[in-house]
Amino acid sequence: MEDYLQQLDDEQRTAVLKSAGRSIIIAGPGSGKTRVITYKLLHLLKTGIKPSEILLVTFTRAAANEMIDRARMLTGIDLEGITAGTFHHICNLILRRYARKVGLFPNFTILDEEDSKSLIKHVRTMVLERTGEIKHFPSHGVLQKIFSYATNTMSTLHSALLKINPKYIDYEKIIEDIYREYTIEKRNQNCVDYDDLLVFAVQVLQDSDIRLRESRKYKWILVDEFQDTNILQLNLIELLSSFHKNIVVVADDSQSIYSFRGARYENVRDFMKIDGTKLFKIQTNYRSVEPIVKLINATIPKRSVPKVLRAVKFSDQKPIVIKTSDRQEEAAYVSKQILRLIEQGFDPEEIAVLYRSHSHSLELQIELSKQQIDFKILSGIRFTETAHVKDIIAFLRIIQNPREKISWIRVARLFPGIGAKTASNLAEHAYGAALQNDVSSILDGFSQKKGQILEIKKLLSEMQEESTVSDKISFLYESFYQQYLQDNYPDYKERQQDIERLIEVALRYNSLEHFLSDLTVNEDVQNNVSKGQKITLTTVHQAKGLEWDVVFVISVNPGDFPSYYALMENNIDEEERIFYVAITRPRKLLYLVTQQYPSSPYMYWAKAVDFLQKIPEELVDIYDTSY
DNA sequence: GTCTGTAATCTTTTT
DNA sequence: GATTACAGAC
Repeated sequence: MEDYLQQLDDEQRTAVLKSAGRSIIIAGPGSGKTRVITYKLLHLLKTGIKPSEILLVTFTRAAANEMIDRARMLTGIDLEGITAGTFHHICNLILRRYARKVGLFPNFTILDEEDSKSLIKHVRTMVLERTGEIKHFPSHGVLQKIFSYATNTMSTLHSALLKINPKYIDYEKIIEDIYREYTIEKRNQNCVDYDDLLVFAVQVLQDSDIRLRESRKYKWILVDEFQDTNILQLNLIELLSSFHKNIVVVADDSQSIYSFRGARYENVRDFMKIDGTKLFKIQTNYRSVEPIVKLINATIPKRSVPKVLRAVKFSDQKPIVIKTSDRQEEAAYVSKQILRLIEQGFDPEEIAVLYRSHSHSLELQIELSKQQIDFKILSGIRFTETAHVKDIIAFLRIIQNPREKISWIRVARLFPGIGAKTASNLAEHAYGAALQNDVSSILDGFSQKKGQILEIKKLLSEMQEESTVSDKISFLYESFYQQYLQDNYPDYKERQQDIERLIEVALRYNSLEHFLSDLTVNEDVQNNVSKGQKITLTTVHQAKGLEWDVVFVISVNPGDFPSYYALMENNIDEEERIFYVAITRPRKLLYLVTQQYPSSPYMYWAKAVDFLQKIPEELVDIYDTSY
């Protein structure tokens, strides 16, 4: 037995050594999933596989980096050359190589959710102008959900419409029109949205020559968090593994929490069913103490593969249920308790507060600030989603792909005197001129608002002259945007710091295309370097795969968690899995906090589904602090 | 056409 | 309780 595998238990070691061909590892929470993948990587390298022959698909970029770093530490082998990242990242890489196969130019840009929403809004307005005013027609936000769901589930617009909101079924024809036009617009503007990345990558791989070339590269494919893949992603890994047929996926079906974006935990079952698939199970829970594991076992979601977790860590402390009155009191209790824990010697970095929705954390944020407890928020608005960073990106996107109207509009509107109308005219002009002209002369011949146009033109052409991405941004910042921030935002100082950080990040890149796609598809770039000892606030979704000594789950009351929508649509199964993910995060202490009189008016009729009422009383300690 | 203040309109989870 | 749509002033 290789001694570097000594650190694994029997189940883990078997999974590392014997998984080959088509394999699935069913892993309970806290059973060392990451460890198994890391050791699998290590084992492959030890047996002579080159990093460039491995494809590692993870749920976030950070997860991939972590595994690679650990494998490097354990082996001393540099993993330079490995292909690793999220599905979107990998699809982007493939699509850059074969863009023309699907009618794109290789310099295509990627729309984030907000961009794609505004493009849908634009198309929606145009189509509705033709058909005349329609009352209660779905908003652009709803349309986007419908389109996205249809794409990610590879189903018809009709069934997506039924799923998202059946009351719009009468408008099916017009919605189809908008969808068609939206697709055409994207194509014309040489840009793709998040869903297109997956769709087009799969489309490209239908070509047998390309499929052979691409799938030959990857002797081994490893996929983490397989329970959260959708049908497109399943297709993609099937195509990429079609030559060597070594594909190892790791899954916990009880933790599938992304069905809203098409994830189907049935992928796990379907994958297992195919002949010759090897199945491994690792069920020991190394993370949580026994009283927590007992609660976990009692809370296994319905409709998952039956499992019983074994605990190895012991403790006298049961999970604690706290009944508070409302959000205010909940916040007060939680921050007081956190202070107490820190006094007792708990490391703030090892304390986290989890919630179903961002909005549930507002009162707590205020309370924590009052008590001077430092905290960091994992979810919420991302760095690249802030207005000021998006402004800078818009300039860069114009240089990268001048056909894209959304960025032209965004840039134009930064200048006083230019509103929606002029900006839209300008974008149309730019779109028409972009094919024949260089960026600097695209605006020639546009006659409105001469002064501002001249300034835009000058900025763009000088940015183009600068050779590195970082210099391009620096130039824009110093000659225009720094002043703009000062004139328009009271909190301009923080925003300026963000841009300065962006300039630093850009130093690592020598290609504009690379920089832009990493910003939209590779969220690791954005993770702010947090200094000092801070507790963590995050949604349960973002907490997936993470662990802390102490975890508070707040607002565990009907209407908040389970969410109001889930109760409306009677979609409790997924909420159960989200709750399951939440209670499986702590190592030592779990607090479940609920409100007796929540502000949400829904709790009164929704009382029927209360997670806390389903918990056997002897498994927890209950305290009532409400008035 | 643009800008600003007020009324109406929803409220989830994310690459 | 924040975002968006709209109306009216410039």
